[in-house]
Amino acid sequence: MVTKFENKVYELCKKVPKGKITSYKEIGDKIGIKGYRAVGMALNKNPFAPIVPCHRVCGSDGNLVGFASGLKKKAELLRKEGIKIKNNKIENFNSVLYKF
DNA sequence: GCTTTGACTCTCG
DNA sequence: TCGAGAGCCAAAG
Repeated sequence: MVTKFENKVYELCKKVPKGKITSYKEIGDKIGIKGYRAVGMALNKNPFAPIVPCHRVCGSDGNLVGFASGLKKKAELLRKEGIKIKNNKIENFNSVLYKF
């Protein structure tokens, strides 16, 4: 069972195009909540593992925060998408950041 | 049903 | 610039 809150998070995640990323802050702000932690929780469950690109969601400063499979894996995936990662952080964060 | 915890972010010293 | 504290939200115990 997926709550409406989680569904919103997943829908927004799917909106992020390939080669772009978003932040928990953007999602939370779009949904209309200030508890960005809840957003991370929804992604941590991620019942739609391959469908929802949860690895395209990073911190507000473009730094890689928490990932169920490990930050290293996350960095690899992002690098594959064409996003530059430097020391667990997005290099051109401002350029790849997708705003809703 | 209240308390604890967590993939967060902001502010202050 | 860095570390600590506070605020917010939802799920799990």
